[in-house]
Amino acid sequence: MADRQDGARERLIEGTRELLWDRGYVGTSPTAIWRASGVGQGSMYHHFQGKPDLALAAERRAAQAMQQQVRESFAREGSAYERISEYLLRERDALRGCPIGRLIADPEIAADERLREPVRETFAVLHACLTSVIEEGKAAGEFDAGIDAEQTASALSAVFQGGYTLARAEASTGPFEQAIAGALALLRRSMPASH
Amino acid sequence: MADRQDGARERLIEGTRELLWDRGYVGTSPTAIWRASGVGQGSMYHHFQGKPDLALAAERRAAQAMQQQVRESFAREGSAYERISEYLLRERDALRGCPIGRLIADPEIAADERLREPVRETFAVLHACLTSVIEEGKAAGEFDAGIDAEQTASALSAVFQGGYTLARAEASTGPFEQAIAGALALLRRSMPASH
DNA sequence: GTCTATACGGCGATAGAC
DNA sequence: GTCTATCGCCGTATAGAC
Repeated sequence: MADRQDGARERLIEGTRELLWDRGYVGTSPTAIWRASGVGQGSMYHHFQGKPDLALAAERRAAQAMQQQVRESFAREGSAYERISEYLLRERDALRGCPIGRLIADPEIAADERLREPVRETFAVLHACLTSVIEEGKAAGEFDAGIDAEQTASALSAVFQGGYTLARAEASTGPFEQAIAGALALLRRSMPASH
Repeated sequence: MADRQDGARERLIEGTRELLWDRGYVGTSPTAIWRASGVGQGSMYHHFQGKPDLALAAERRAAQAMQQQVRESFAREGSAYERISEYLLRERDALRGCPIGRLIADPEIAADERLREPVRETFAVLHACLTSVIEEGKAAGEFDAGIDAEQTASALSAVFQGGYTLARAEASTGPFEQAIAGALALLRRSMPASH
């Protein structure tokens, strides 16, 4: 990857990432970006062509980060259930929302193939990791053979994203934690008593 | 409620509701509202004080509609599981997102007590309905006594909201349907064989 | 109630100097 | 590479006539 040769470019990506996370694409102005990044306007337009270009770079950065976290959690030691719960219970700022999931609420991101791609890819990675760990669990007799790995993976991903929504609506992390706990409790019911 | 005496006011509320649903609060301009509503600008500012006022009226309208749908589904005949699945499988435009859940992604709505309230209230109603139907199911022996009604209700609400996110990311309703199906499948595993 | 006119700041970008 | 100046348009109203 590109080394830290370029301070301004780097700071712009990080600044954009933070703003997109909190305010979304429509809510983020180029002016806010260079101010938040501590960079001059001219400098910003030297490094990036404009707002979509900035957003794409920031999205790719955020997508990389989340995909790495996902892979880390699922690469750990432990039973299938342990790895799943490790990921779901990982420390998070539930009130801030998901840095990736937040983006797709914006129509300008949803409608643009290029801007949507990092989001799509990240959820695909999460879904693939969940599916394969559930399959492993089934093969090991940890989960009932009757559960559908793909469907269950989708349900778990969704609980996760939806948890953020519920938490923000209550202005409390409680609903997020409760939703995760509920999902894990349901999942445990697909485990034979021996586990 | 107020009758259809006031065409302009009514059309403004509906227009705002549509725009908020698709574009969120930051993405919705007063100009877009009066244009979409087929109303003059002066007329709009006669009926409403400004953007927050318009948004609040539209949010309340949307909240009423969703709460009514929720209550309808859970008031039906049928077992607890049937009523839950009736609601979850109800016809929806998954790619458009939830008209209520969409709002809370916006920082200006999340940060404003008044604008957040209709969202909070609506999810509270959904959660209460789910919780009580699960309790009924437990009492009737339909669900295992071991499941926590509140947690499970949170998990189901979250699957729902998260399903929209996943669907938009893929630009397909598939992930939404798969997540719902996965959640219902897990729920069925908390039902004794007799049901 | 509805209309048109006006205002001021911010958005998103370009130009050209240094 | 970075800076300042400038641009045209839009967002979010307010004012006052009809």
